[in-house]
Amino acid sequence: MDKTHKQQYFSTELLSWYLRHRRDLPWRRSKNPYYIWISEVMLQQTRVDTVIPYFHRFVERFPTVQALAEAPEEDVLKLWEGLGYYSRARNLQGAVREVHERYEGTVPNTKAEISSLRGVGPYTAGAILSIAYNKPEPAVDGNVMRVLSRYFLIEEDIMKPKTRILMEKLAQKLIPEGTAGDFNQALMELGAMVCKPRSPICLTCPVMEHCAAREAGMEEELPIKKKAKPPRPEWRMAALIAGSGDHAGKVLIRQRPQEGLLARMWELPHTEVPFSYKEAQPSSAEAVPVLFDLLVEQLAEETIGVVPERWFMHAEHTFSHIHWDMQIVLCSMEPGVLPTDAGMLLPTHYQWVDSKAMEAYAFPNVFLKILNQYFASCSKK
DNA sequence: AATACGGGGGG
DNA sequence: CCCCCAGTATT
Repeated sequence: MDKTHKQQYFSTELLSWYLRHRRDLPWRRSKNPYYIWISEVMLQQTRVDTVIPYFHRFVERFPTVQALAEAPEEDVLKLWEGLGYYSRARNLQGAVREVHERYEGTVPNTKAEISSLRGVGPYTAGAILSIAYNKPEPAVDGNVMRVLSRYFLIEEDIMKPKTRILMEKLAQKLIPEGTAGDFNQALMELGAMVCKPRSPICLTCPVMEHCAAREAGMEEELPIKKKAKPPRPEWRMAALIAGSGDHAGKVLIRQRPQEGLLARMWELPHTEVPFSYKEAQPSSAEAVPVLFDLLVEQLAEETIGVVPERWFMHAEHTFSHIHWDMQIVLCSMEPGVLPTDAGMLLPTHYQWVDSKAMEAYAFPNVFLKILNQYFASCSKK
């Protein structure tokens, strides 16, 4: 079987399979480029099942380019809460504002224009152009690289940028005339439903017959992928500062810096514990006044005077590149140092919130869990 | 080319 | 516990 025939067989059979087996996903019910765009950004590094509820809420709240362009950034971040990679949300809104102003609200349909938008890389550009506009552009993600590396037995490391370029050239050649949107989705659908990372279901695969990896018995070994570095550990000490007087029943939260990890999200005030405190990192921080002092000093630098009362809980959280091991300590405000009413002298990036008021602030999941547990423990008593 | 950037699901 | 996932921007 010659090369061209093998490619033609692949494209034809795969497309035919997709048209019979495609899942009914929310963003597949419309060709609105704006909705396709939102779904593709949400789907970056994120599973379909995770995205679905977020997608529904997002398009309901921001049904048009104009609606998203005119929304406050905090609202956008709040709807993205828990989805991760929050720069996606800020980049998306920034790019949508550009589309609103420069393109009169119409998502551009050329590769150059769409690729210039913030947060739109090679994959997302190809996905929008092919799915929304049916342009013959490749949309190569992890699924596509897995499928192609197996079917064509490609042993290049898919972590290398060079390999993605190679895959894009191949994927482009495979697109049958006039079917770019369906074909690209077919590739991803096969990767998600059949040609899975582990235990691919080859017996139901529409192109099993000519799959090179299958013929070589290598379907479980491909794609070749260099291992990622393990996340570096960090110890942290967080304060649950309970309000009194006017702020009774509330806790003090803090907004993170404009840039960097979890940018502009809200959190519990906390500080990193240097590894030199090695002996002082027990599962319970009860007997470690030196750690309390560290927290008190750190917050004092931000004009927040606190008195540690008692250990509350332990929390761990893993990002792609950092592992947080965090102790949470119940504190009260130090009387006389700061006014506890009217927010006087409270830095603007600090706020008092109760369970209800939290709805106006976006938190990363790790703090959401701690805060929910805290308010639950309060209401029980 | 390497690193920063979240979070959850599944074997 | 480890691996994986509908990636992009920065350095």
